[in-house]
Amino acid sequence: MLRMSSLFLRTLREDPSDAEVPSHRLLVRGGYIRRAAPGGYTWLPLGWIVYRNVERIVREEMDKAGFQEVHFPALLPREPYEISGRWTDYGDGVFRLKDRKGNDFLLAPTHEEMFTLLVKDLYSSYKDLPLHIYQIQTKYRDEARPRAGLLRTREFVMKDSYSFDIDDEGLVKSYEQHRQAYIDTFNRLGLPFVMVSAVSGAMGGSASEEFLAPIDVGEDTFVRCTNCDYAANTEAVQVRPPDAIPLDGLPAARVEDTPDTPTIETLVDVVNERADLRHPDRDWTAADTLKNLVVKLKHPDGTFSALAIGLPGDREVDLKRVEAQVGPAEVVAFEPADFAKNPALVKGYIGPGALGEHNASGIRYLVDPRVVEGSAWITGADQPGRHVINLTMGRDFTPDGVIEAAEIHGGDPCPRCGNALEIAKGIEIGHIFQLGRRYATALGLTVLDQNGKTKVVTMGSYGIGVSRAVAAVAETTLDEKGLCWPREISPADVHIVVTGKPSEPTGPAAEELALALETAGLRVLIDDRVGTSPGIKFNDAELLGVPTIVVVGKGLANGAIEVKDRRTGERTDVPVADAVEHLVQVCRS
RNA sequence: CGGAACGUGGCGCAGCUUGGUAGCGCACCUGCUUUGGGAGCAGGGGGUCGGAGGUUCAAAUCCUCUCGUUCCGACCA
Repeated sequence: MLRMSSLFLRTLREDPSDAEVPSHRLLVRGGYIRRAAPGGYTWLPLGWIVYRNVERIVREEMDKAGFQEVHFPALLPREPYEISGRWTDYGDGVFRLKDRKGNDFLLAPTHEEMFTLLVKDLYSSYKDLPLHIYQIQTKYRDEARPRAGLLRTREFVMKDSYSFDIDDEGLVKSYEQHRQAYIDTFNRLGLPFVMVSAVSGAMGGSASEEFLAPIDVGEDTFVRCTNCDYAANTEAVQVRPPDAIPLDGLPAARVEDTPDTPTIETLVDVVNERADLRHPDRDWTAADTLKNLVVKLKHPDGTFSALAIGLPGDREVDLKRVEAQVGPAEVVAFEPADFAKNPALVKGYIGPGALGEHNASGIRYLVDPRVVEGSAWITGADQPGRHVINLTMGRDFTPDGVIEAAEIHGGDPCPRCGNALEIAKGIEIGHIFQLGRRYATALGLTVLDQNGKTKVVTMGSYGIGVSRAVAAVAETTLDEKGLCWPREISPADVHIVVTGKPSEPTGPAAEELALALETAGLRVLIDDRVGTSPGIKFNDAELLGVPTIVVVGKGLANGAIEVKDRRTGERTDVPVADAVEHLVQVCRS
């Protein structure tokens, strides 16, 4: 039994000044967590109970799916990560340290390498596959900016699992199994979620999906179709290209003087105003222009390369989308000094004429998928003060490839069905990947198949942020009064509030009730503080968020207690004699 | 990593402009009263003013650096 009189917690009347998002504010105010380090939190007794409940649910669902739990160290040597290339690829994101002999170690940001090596260590036959193993482990990432309490920390707990299969069909099946296990887990946690197509980032691999809890404080932006069930992280949206246009009979490209057109808007105004430049049938819009910009890619080994991106002028570049495709390279600004080194680039008037690996600049040129063969554009003529009109893709220029770089707008057509997309924010609570053979190849994980031939194992990796899930559950359930836990996660089933003077019989009656409830198998938190005013107790009960609040007070004179539902606020007077039975029913339903 | 703001008992804040005994509310301790929506009175304990260096007779206050926090951007399973 938890007793407020002796519980190690102190609720705060005011919000801590460093807490912005609601879950962070309320978890601190309710005495669930305390900040201990930049991006590190201490769990207090109530918080630890909640955390363990979440962890238990995750573990039970993994076990139910037939996955086996193992446990690795978090402190690992450099070598496996060196072999996989991630010692470098992870860059500043990983905590590195040296032992007394000067050997490199890291605090694991994730464990693909170690799982791969462990399986290599023990297994060598196709008969041993498929295999699913997982762990619930502390991970370390040196985040540039930890924020939002438990939502982004530098030390956090993740449930990570890995599947090992002999072939691609097996991988797909393993992936589906995990997908279903995740659906079950998040449903049981009471977390609303959206499954979105994602990109793999530093993990490598092909297919991947994220589980996002849709809330505004989330850091991930995703789109979903207002008509069909398409949903994707904005980074992963693949724009459906329009049909190619036959080149025959399209107007010829012509270079024109267009002074004083530093922006897309001024350019569009000029071509619409001048009779000789007007479109025969309609006004030109920004979408008719082709905007070209050059960025530098910083590769993990420290080298740079230039990349030119062409996209319709009504779109901005979404750097996250670019980086999702060029990773692990980072995108950095193309500086004046870089322009100086490449005279083919005329700042403000860069056009496809100079771009591309086989043209004057020699810079790799990738374009938006909307730039299809036969599409005609107003774009830079690679000369100061001049643009070219009707420059036609496939006839006048040929880019080196396609890139999804343009930002996605609400209302854009769904790639699947063409209806409008809407944009929303979410917290990433899970991510599943079909990794494929990247790690197995790098680390030499092979088995013999039916024919005695060596085959590289194919892998999947799957993660749930356990400590983050605590915040996500808090975030999706709280209200203006405080936290509001789902019963299975709550630190208790019932929160008994005792009111009245110490001389009144409410105290002993509440104690008796608490004991009876525990005997009946319920988890009880009793506010047995003496001399604390009722208002404080009521407010604390609402702040702490136990789903059922029982008040033993005034009503006792009439032989009744009050049962309050934390979420709905609904109150019921229940005769003391029926209290246990009633509450057991409430808590078991 | 760029831009901005802020670091003063456990929490929320004032004091800094104009250098001179470190203050308020909540929380905490003692006593009395009070007990259904953040009680009252009286008394009390607790802070090297984030850290380091500098200027000065004297620094919470002025200067420099540094660490941390928050917001915006960048980054990020």
